[in-house]
Amino acid sequence: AACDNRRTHMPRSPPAADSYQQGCIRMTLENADLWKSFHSIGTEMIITKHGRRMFPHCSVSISGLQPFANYVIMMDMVPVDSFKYKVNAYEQWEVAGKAEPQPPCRTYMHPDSPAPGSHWMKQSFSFLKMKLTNNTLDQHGHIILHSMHRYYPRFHVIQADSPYTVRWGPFQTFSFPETTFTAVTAYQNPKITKLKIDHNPFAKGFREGGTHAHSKRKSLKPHRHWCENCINLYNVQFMGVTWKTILFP
DNA sequence: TCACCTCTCACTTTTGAAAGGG
DNA sequence: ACCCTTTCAAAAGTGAGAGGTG
Repeated sequence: AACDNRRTHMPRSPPAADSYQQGCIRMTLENADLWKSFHSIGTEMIITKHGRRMFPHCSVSISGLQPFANYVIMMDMVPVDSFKYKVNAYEQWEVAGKAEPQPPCRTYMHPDSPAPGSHWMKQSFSFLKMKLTNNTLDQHGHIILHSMHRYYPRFHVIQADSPYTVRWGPFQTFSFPETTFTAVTAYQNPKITKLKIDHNPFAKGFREGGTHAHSKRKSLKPHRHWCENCINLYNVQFMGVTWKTILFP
């Protein structure tokens, strides 16, 4: 009962690869207190057509790797359950039916991958640049989710020299209960909005003043949605490899 | 009608190339 | 030539809310 959520540890070994089983790899969620603040209210993550970063973002530290072996570290999103949700008249979340069919599964590879164990263990690392989208036709390699559905991030540590050989590498998987969230296209709970504005520096422009003027609309600058970090991943998918199927049956 | 979703806004932070110094 | 620091403009990231959609 007194377990430490920051060190939730759910290792899995690949089938028939027990001989490759490594020592105790441990992953720790770095900004767990912030995550818990959100979790206690009911974390919501904005998803948009063009992709939105998470806030809080996932930042972890790791130990127990072999210093000179190379590792690829990846992240994906797992549905919490098979329901979709809505906010009722009392401003509470409730089940609103069965989940939509799962969108195409995407995996985000940490941009440092592959790197030796010593690199990963040197200091914590984040998945800041990963983006979430509700666009099932997304061409940028963002992680595709359904709005009003619940998910949690999952991290995979794979011993591999290249993104193209992760299929054969031993791997372990980690997740953290306090990182569960509901995907939304607009915040539903004002408390979540306030927490985000208080902690996310990019929201500062909306924090002070109230100078927000909708009357003077300028033409929108063209957005550049280019995620270099996803290129490797995208190429891998292009070559016919479905990460979900091969790595995590 | 209604519940979500999309677009656009103003402002802040981040990024990264160029310049400067040692 | 090389490395590090500083500068600074451009790019990117934010939540709100009007309007759109089915």
